[in-house]
Amino acid sequence: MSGLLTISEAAAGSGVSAKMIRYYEDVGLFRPEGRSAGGYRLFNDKDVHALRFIRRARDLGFSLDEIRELLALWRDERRSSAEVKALALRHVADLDQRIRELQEMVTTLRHLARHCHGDDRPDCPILADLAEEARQPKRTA
Amino acid sequence: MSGLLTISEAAAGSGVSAKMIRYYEDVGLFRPEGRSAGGYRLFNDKDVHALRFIRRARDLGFSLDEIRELLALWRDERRSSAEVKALALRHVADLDQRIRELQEMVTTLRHLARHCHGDDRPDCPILADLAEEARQPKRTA
DNA sequence: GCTTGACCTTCCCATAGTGGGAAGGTTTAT
DNA sequence: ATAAACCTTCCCACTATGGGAAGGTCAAGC
Repeated sequence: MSGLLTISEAAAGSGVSAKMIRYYEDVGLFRPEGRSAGGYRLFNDKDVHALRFIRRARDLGFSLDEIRELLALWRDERRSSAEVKALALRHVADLDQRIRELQEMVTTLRHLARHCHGDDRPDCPILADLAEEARQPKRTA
Repeated sequence: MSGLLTISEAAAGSGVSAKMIRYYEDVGLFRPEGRSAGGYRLFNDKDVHALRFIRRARDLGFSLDEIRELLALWRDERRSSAEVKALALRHVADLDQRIRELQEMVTTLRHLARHCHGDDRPDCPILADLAEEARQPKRTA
């Protein structure tokens, strides 16, 4: 026992499930220290650190592809902070876009719901909107 | 030709791809009018109308399960608008939750990026945050 | 009526990220 | 040595969508 951890210990120490640790290895995000004679994965502190990094990046909404880039930058002593910043801001732009789309849905739905009686009667502007016959596909002419 | 449409015509008329029309039928969202002698799906106006309904509901972010419920309510003459409204507001709450999560990510990332030089130097608070050693898992004690 | 090209069918694969579970091997403590 | 706890790989599922292959159908022209 030279300070090496099993997968469940690495999971507990990183907040990443054992299932996901194996998956991240599969897709090449990182490679654990080694294996025991019997084939068990063995993790050192650096591995757990990388897993926490991945976990945190996932929490911030980065995709695994983006995390691959972030890890490469992290490991590259000669990176420029400009690269990292650009990556982060690109991601922020994506998030903003997604937020705007969701907000538009919310706005529409709240508007429709506000005009719905919400009682025993069947008439409902929400269904009426969904079923609307005369929805022209954005007339450009 | 008694006003029945082929799948590509139904697709063009509803904004739903032929691929998705088949899938929606598979998962039981709707059932097209019938089939030709040779097995081609044939759609009537009601079918296309239902497809537009589904399309619109997807645009508003409803899952296919939710759409299944919406379609059932739509078809039920004795529905209560209260049910529809509740379904819609539940969905709005989900969207709001998702929006809040995304906004939190954006806030954190913007804050980190603001403090990143974004030049040739490698030092970067974004990576520093991701790599942070001392991230305690929300101390409850 | 036959050919041909456009269209349709079903079936499988892939995506992204996560989890469930089975069958079987390893480790460790008793 | 045995048993319990743990690990391995492999397959399946989810959501919603698209790509593509192999093969059958339809309609138009001749």
